[in-house]
Amino acid sequence: MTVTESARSPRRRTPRNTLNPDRILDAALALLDRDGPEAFTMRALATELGVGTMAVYSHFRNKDEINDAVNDRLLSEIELPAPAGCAPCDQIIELCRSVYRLFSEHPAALPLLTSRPMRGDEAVAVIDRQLGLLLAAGLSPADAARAQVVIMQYTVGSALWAVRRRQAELGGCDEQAGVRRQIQDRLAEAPADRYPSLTGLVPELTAAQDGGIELYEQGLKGLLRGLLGG
Amino acid sequence: MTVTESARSPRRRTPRNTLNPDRILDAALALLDRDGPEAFTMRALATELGVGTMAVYSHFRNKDEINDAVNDRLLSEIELPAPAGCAPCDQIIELCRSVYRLFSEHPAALPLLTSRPMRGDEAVAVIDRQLGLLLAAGLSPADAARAQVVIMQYTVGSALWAVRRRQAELGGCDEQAGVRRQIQDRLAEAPADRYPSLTGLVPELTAAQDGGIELYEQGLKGLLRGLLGG
DNA sequence: ACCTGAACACCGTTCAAGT
DNA sequence: ACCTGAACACCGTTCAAGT
Repeated sequence: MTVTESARSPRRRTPRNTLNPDRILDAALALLDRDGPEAFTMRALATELGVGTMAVYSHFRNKDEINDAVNDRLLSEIELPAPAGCAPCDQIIELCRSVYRLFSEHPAALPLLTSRPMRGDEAVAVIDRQLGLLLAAGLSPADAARAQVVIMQYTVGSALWAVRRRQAELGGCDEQAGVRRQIQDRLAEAPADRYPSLTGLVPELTAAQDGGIELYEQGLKGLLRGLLGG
Repeated sequence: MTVTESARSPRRRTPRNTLNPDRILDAALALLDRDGPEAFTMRALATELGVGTMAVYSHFRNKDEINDAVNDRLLSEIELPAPAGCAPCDQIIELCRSVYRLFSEHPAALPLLTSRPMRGDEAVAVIDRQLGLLLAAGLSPADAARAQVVIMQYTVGSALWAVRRRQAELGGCDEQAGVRRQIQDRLAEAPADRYPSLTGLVPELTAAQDGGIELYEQGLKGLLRGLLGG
């Protein structure tokens, strides 16, 4: 029997006992989604697994490697649209909505977004699909590449915004819970002479800041109109 | 010229000795820009100031308060365009370029972006100006508010992307320096049958990912075309 | 081979004490 | 009032040792 060498990774096969990479990733994801990114600690992860703190290091080199693996697993949950369906532009929107939803619903994805750029095969698969759809929509290779990057930048920014808002809403233990209302008050009390345009637009602005995925889609459509229709 | 009372803050005036909030903020900004966000430590900040670790706590309640103050100071460096100049759309682009440049050049701004939403008067001033320009461009109040949020989301996402890329480029101490080349290799070695669209577009894609402020401006113009021209 | 406990070098912050 | 040093409760990770 040929022994498949694990590619320059120190972890070996057959973790015969209680622990294995999949179980660790499950626990990591559960911990992240339940208690938030700042509670994702090697010690907390080990406790979640009912194991000593250092047991995890037998399967992953360090915390960054776990982050990358969680990243890859999350990306793999994105359902790629069927290659041939409706118009390319609609497929792009649907795919981007999936990416936005993933990032926005899983606070776990936030730190990995913030840290290293796309790693893992699943991220590459998403990029490939986006590029294919942009080419199908009639863009030149260079324009398609630029559009793909711009779209991802907008998607990341929007999802980051949404997550940040949701985190600000709760989390206030010593502060009162209504941080959003607090911001609204801050805007409302802004002097009219210093901020002439803002005054009176506070309701519209707070509504827009809570736009969520609907605002994302509206902005995306505008972006696509500008990038494709040009 | 009116005496502004320090609002419910425990710090008093006339810190007669060596330390004061301005000096602390100078040191914090220098530390952040020189050594990066992860090196911004209360202990390192005190060392930079040539002072005991706890001295800073006489002027700021905690690290978050320093972060907010740094945020505010950075935002204040944005030069607001003259109220009446060229066309509103061009003024928007110029203002947004300033914001992008600030975020992209100061890695210090990154953590505050990632953490809490806009705090401080300077951020409000930027928002007010953007809203005014969008209204001047002919948008309804609700549309202007939505457009402002979308534009900021795109700006934050793009700047985050740029900073992240630059951080990935250096930082590799044990790894080799060319992480960008490494990613390029990852993309190039992607099998053509799994990623049909990506194959052959690697040069275009890496060029787009290094697009920087020029790509940002191009995407912004597309976005504005879609939002205004619609 | 997989897992453990102790230990190291950090971090933000509290607290009692100096001046 | 401003600043200090020791201490506390964390963190990621190394290391020698168990099985």
